Amino acid sequence: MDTALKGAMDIFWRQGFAATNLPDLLSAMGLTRGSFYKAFTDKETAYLKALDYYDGAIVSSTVDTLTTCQTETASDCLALLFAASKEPERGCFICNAMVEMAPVNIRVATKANHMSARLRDAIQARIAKHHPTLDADRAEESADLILHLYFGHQAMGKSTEASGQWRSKIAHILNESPV
Amino acid sequence: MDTALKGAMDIFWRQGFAATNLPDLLSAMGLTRGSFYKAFTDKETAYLKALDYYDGAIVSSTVDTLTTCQTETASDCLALLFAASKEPERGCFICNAMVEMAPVNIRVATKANHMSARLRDAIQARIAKHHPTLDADRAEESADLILHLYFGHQAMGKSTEASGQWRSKIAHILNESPV
DNA sequence: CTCATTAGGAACCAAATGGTACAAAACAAA
DNA sequence: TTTGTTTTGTACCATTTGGTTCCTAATGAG
Repeated sequence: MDTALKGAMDIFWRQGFAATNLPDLLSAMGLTRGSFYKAFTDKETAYLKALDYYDGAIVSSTVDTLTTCQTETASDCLALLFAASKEPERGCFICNAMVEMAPVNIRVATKANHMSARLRDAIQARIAKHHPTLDADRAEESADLILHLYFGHQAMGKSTEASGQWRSKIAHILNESPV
Repeated sequence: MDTALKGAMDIFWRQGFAATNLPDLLSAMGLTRGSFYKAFTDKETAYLKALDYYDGAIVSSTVDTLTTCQTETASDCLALLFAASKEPERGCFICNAMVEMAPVNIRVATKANHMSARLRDAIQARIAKHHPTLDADRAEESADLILHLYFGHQAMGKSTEASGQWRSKIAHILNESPV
């Protein structure tokens, strides 16, 4: 069941909802039609479950990294969000879902917003940790800015090779001294 | 022909490629199958032409605004990129195309990159105009940053109501004094 | 007007779509 | 082993898909 969900996440993440047909989905999940429809009702439900799986696996792991990483500055840590991915053309599932599905499926929008908020909170906490004198509003503003940058980065990374130098850019936004 | 292209742009912009079926597309373009296939070969070609139309209409108009607007600071002008749209759920066609199509269609990727570059150039030129002493590398870096923010903004705007205060955020990035 | 060319529209097509029905098989309880 | 229940695989279904054909209606040149 868990491996089936992981398979669903993988293929929806790569191909999106509309471009993934049932045969694709079934083989990615390792299920046949009978057991798929018994367990997941329909394609849309499987997509929503795949988003939940992404939340529990990928988002949680990212939040964990942002929370626990040992770096000298906030920007050193936050730059990890922009580190080269081994499969940049799949981008970020949250971003993909926001673009393709959120406008026409409120449940997708809700989940995407929830995951976005988790990322923003983790970013903000990391900023606050290194800048304890900064007031919360400013930290939240900066976190929101970096979150927007992150999604822009993920979107553009699907079309072109990613540009670098993110650490110093983030440092500048946070008024940290660039090395 | 022009109005047909505009119709194609509108529906692909709103719905994306895969989620737009032929009946949808034909009625948006005001054509029947016969004349559609005569003029556009197939759905993919129509999509590519719709991207070109977007380039000539929307991107050009945006570039024009960035080039000619009369503002005191660069951030005042660039904040226009983030102004509330009357249909935020359709986002930006470039961003939509990058996310949905670019990884699986190199011609879409090329067009998206070309339009992105036009926007980036216009942003950079606007920055340079207000900061003549800034060296070109720094101006390009800032322009790239703002372009990433723009796409992130467009992606997130499809899922949730846009957050405001962009002028001051851009001002901060450009080291312009926030009012 | 005549004729050639083009554009438009509707019927049609094979293939693919998401989803269901149902029988066989695996499993658990007794 | 027998029974009842759940899971799995497959054949099937109506509908929709993108695309083609072909006939008719305009259109324009002479």
